[in-house]
Amino acid sequence: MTDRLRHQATWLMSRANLRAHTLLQQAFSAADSRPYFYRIMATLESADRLSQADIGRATGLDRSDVTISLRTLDAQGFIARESDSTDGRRMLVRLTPAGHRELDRLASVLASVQEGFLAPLAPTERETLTQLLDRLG
Amino acid sequence: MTDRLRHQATWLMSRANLRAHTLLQQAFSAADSRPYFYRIMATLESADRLSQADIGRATGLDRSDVTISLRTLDAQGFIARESDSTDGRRMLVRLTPAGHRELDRLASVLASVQEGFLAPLAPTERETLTQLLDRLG
DNA sequence: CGCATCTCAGCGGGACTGACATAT
DNA sequence: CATATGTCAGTCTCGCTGAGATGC
Repeated sequence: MTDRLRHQATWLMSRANLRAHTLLQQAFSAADSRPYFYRIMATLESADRLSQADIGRATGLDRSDVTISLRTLDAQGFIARESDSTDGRRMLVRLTPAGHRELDRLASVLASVQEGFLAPLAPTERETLTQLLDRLG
Repeated sequence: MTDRLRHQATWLMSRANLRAHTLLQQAFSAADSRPYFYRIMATLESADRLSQADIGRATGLDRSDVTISLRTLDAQGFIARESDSTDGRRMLVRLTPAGHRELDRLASVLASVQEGFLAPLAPTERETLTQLLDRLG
């Protein structure tokens, strides 16, 4: 009850979590992108074509935010949309070749940030950490 | 390179991290507070009196955000301010008795949210996770 | 009809920048 | 003088809500 800096003793507000969030924002901002864009494109990579509602469910993003993000990604040429011929409500979204290249670029940026962040841990410790977090997701 | 849902394979964008961030916001919102308030009050608990600049440095908050948060906490009676007689620039901030009670209340809310979040892990696994994260902070 | 999809406007919080007056 | 402090205005992203039009 009387520990110094109480929030550091709680997992949800650990220094590591706060730092991770900030590092993410800065890294994508410096790369002229945003975490939302990466999440969407990484999800699209795993399926040839997805509806916007499916993208939202897979990424955890709100449908309205998917719409806004796709508008920018479309203008940048990273995704393409076409109506679903079997369901007039749906827009089928796919990554363009430029989108695949953009995703590779952002993935390498993210990997280097993560490497710096995890530097204090040995490979086996990183593996342990990853496995524990997987069970919390 | 071709793993499904690439971002799930990266630590910084793990499902657990995304969920933790959302749970935090919702918990404090439901408790009529905000993470900023908790961070500030938990920091104040560890020292009788701190200047606003010191609060910012200890919590990682920007000075301007400390100012805004303290205005609300002051109006709610959770903190009190007085000028530093030895340095006219500084405002010395301290927790009021009501502020201590509010901090206790928020800490219990946070603890229960965290308990639910860490439920999938055994006590020794939680300890391991905490230690690994400490080294990343 | 109910329900799903997409779009749009708007909100509150978090993190940050630049500027300013004041005091050391 | 340069530096530190507190305050204020403004920006951007995130996560979310509510509404509307359209199609199943």
